[in-house]
Amino acid sequence: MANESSAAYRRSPCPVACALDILGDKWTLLVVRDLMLGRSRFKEFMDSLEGIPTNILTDRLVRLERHGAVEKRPVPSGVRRHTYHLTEKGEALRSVIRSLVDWGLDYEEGTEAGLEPSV
Amino acid sequence: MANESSAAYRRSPCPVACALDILGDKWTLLVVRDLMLGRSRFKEFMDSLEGIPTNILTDRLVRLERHGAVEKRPVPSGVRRHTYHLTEKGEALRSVIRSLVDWGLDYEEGTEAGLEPSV
DNA sequence: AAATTTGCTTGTTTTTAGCAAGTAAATTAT
DNA sequence: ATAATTTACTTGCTAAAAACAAGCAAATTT
Repeated sequence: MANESSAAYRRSPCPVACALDILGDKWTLLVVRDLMLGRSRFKEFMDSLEGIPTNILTDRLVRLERHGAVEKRPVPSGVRRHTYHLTEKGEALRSVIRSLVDWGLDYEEGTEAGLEPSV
Repeated sequence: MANESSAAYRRSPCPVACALDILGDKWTLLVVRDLMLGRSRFKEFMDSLEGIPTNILTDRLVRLERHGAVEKRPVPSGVRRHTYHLTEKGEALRSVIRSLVDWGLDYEEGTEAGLEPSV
């Protein structure tokens, strides 16, 4: 999967446009949501209800890391596994997620929060 | 351009997932931003710095209308022109846009608010 | 009345998403 | 200890969406 030129491409200096250059798709913010719920392993993201495809998940984790919103930590034992965590920049997205939760709950029927450690 | 089956397709009952089914792409929230800045005509959206393609703009306006976030008003004179406006549901996205503005300003260098009637 | 602008539609190309299968290391079960 | 399973991915293919370009008719401006 090609990246969008790896250098920081930017459509305009608008902070919204810029945020959407990073976050603007169907999956990225769901991965962020999962990270906020304390999930940290590849499999845990996979197991979310929405069923993200593996290659998309890989791509999004790489992109979030590249943009400094996610940190990839190796699991001590020196093995291949790692865990993913939000950086301060990633944590700062909490209010975005919260607004989306509120909007969804208020205007889309049949949605329910049910996200254990409240986002 | 095909629509995603017109019936309310939903990946999961999560309000975030549901919100992203509607808003999760590079352009939709920029159109919402423009509407919040008081822009209401096709040309005005076109003139935004990001340069949205005409067919994408048409599609996003239709989708937002279909989801009840935008209202299309005919201009009195009975002519073909109309203006687009946020409904209450669309207005409720203001906090989402605001969070994105804040995040962009805080973490993406070179972004500037400069959006006249403050979003 | 001619030229330009507005608000689109249509077609084509390019990019991205999504699905399915495969793989090697690590873990668990026997 | 060995086999089966699970985890964490990669690769290849197909389908969908975005992007680009052109065209066009109604409305507005010159």
